[in-house]
Amino acid sequence: MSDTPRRRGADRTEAIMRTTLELGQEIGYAKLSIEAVAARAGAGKHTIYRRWPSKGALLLDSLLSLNEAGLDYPDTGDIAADLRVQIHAAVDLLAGPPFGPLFRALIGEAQHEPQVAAALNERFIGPQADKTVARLRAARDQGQLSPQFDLELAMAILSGPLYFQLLITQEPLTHEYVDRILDALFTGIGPTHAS
Amino acid sequence: MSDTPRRRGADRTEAIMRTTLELGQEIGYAKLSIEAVAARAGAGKHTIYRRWPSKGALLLDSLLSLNEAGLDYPDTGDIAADLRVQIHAAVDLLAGPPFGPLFRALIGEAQHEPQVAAALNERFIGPQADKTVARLRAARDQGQLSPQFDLELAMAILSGPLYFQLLITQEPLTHEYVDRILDALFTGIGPTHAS
Amino acid sequence: MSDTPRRRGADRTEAIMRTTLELGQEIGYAKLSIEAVAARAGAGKHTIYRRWPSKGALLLDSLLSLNEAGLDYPDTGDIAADLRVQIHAAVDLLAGPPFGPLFRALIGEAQHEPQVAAALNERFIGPQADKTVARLRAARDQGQLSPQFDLELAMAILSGPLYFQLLITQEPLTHEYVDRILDALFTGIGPTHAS
Amino acid sequence: MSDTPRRRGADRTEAIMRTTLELGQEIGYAKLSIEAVAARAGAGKHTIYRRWPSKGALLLDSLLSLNEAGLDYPDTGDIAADLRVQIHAAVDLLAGPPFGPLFRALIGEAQHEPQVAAALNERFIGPQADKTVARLRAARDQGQLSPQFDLELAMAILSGPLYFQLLITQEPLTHEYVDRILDALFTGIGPTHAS
DNA sequence: GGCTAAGCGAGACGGTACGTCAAGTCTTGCG
DNA sequence: CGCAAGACTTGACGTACCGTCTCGCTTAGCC
Repeated sequence: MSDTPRRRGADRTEAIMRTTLELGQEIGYAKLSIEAVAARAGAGKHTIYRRWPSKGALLLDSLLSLNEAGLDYPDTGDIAADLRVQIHAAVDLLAGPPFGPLFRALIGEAQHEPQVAAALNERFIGPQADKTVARLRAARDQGQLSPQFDLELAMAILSGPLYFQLLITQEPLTHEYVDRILDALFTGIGPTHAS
Repeated sequence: MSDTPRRRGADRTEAIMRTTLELGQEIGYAKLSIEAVAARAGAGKHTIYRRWPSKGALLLDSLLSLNEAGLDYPDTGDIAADLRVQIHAAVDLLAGPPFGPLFRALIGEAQHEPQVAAALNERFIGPQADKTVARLRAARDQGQLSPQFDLELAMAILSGPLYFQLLITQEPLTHEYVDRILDALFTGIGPTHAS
Repeated sequence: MSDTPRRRGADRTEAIMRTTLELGQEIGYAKLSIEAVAARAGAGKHTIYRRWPSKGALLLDSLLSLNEAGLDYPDTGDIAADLRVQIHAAVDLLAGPPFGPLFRALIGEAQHEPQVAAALNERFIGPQADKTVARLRAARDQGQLSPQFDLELAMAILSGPLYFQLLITQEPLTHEYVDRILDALFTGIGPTHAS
Repeated sequence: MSDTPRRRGADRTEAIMRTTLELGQEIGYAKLSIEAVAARAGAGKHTIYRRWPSKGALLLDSLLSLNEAGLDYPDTGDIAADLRVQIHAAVDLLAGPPFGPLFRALIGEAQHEPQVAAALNERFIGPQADKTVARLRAARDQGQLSPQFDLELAMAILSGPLYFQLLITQEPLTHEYVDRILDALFTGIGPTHAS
């Protein structure tokens, strides 16, 4: 019933993550400081440090709070179409604002913070890989994929080119690009054996 | 007449880059400071700022000075074998010390410094891609590759999985892993058409 | 039935003051924090703030609890001897541990906390001055002191040199020093009139 | 020729001390922070820490810069009159703004910073004591003082009561008070021997 | 003897300042 | 005149306490 209630726990956590995303979008992750997040969120610095051990950890949580549901896989029975739909959705998330730029920054951070790298894999990459593998396994059992196809490599082969475009060449990551990659992968590099 | 003569120009440039690599290996790129490089190299900070606009630019130059020759492509006539050899060499460079850790850090830096990203593409990724495409084109003309194979995508498809392993999952990048990826790519994901 | 029963009122007050003295001795008053006292005493910070408005007030109470009886004046009929005895006792208290260092710190605190200064005068300096003046008045009435002797100044003249030694020069405050001061004061600075 | 020249060394030192005195007067020493001095002086914190190891050391230098000449002793041949004049001057300095409040704070600081105490004695108390003793010695040689008078105690006996009033009772330190003290000291406490 | 009100420990919270570090700019004086 | 040396302002770091606050638990005191 107070006019300016001193809120606790989850309230503060949420406000800090929201502010992190706001500031991150406005000034870019590189210039983002915990000091500035605290000031903008009306929080004490200690309140942030109590929750997150590093800027990377804060960003990771903030970012994942944007995608709590995760990316779900459709299963229409046509693996090629389903993969296309799912990867289109992934690309829309990864490449677009606000997720995209901050996600790239987070991967940058993961290069010198092993804990961020581990958490990123465990909480984002891993679950997505699991779903991908599960869907591909079903397709393989139905004969839509080559029986020899190595499911462990699926994530690297399917996602690698996207991350290459996102992180290295930094050219636009479009649906059309995804489609070309998928076509090439389904066909294979070598000449078709049957002729 | 001094015992440590005040050297100029290229001497200073080289000494600073060498020190950057040394310090980068010792304390990690994240903790690398221009201040520390200057102190260790016996150089004034101004001498560094006169040559490089940012830490990323300094690291890029320092790193590329390790691989001035670039990675050359063999051409034995067998594209599958040549690719394998070449990518093994690339992986040996990228994943091993001292290049690996600093290279990963550089890609991290490229996520928030567009100039570093541009220079990285222009001076390292691009040339490698050109060589790869040239070798693949020759192979395609000889019928060793599918005529439909999209050469523009070659670098993303071949390198993407490696960078995914290097940057995202951060698991060891071995020859055996490369071989499995290449096998899968040559075969293609879909079931073989001949049946 | 608890092994560490949650005690109330005076128990807590006493425990907090005892802890204050302990910690003050161990780490020095300057580094003493209410946070640390609370933690060591197993008390909540609020329990301390409920009783004392400031660190100075807490220290004052803690310190005076060491000397609840006060310093009593002997009256043997010989004022010079009685003064000597009494000031020796005062010096033993003021200069020795644990009282001395904390007492000095308290006077330091009194320089920027008027409430501490007032309380210090009211509860420690004042009563001692009253006793001193009363004893001196008796001596004056008995002709042992000059009739012109200004009793109001007695405390300043007798104690001033001691506090000077304690607070300013910070050299040892010994019985021998006190004796020399008393001798000089009884004699006076000027040349003796009788000659 | 620049409009806002970046000044060095002594300029910065002087500006910081001046700001320290200003801020100290405005908000009081207890609330004085190095952060605030730096901000007000337009100086970096490091520039302050480079020069002074602590707040006390900064205040000491700042304060002594107000009284670089020191308090000089007159010598008219009449020691009682000269002492009176000199102590009046000392009291005017010690008790009045801006010196007084900051000087009290400095003595407070000296209670838990031995280095401040040492510097205070060496640079302020000591020189004043030396002058006092020299003047008193001359007077003693001329027969104006008791030959037995212990010159080593002079400073404590003469100044002690003033510091007692300044630091402990914190009542006004007036010329009239000084005069009463001096009268009492010259006379001595005991009854006059001539009777 | 059960109920309520207060005291209490614990510690989260918004703040302020600490003392350190490095960034990037500048000045000085050597060679 | 390029350089090393390093002083300078700026800004962020991560830590320590401040004094206020909320949270449940315990304990007294009053019905």
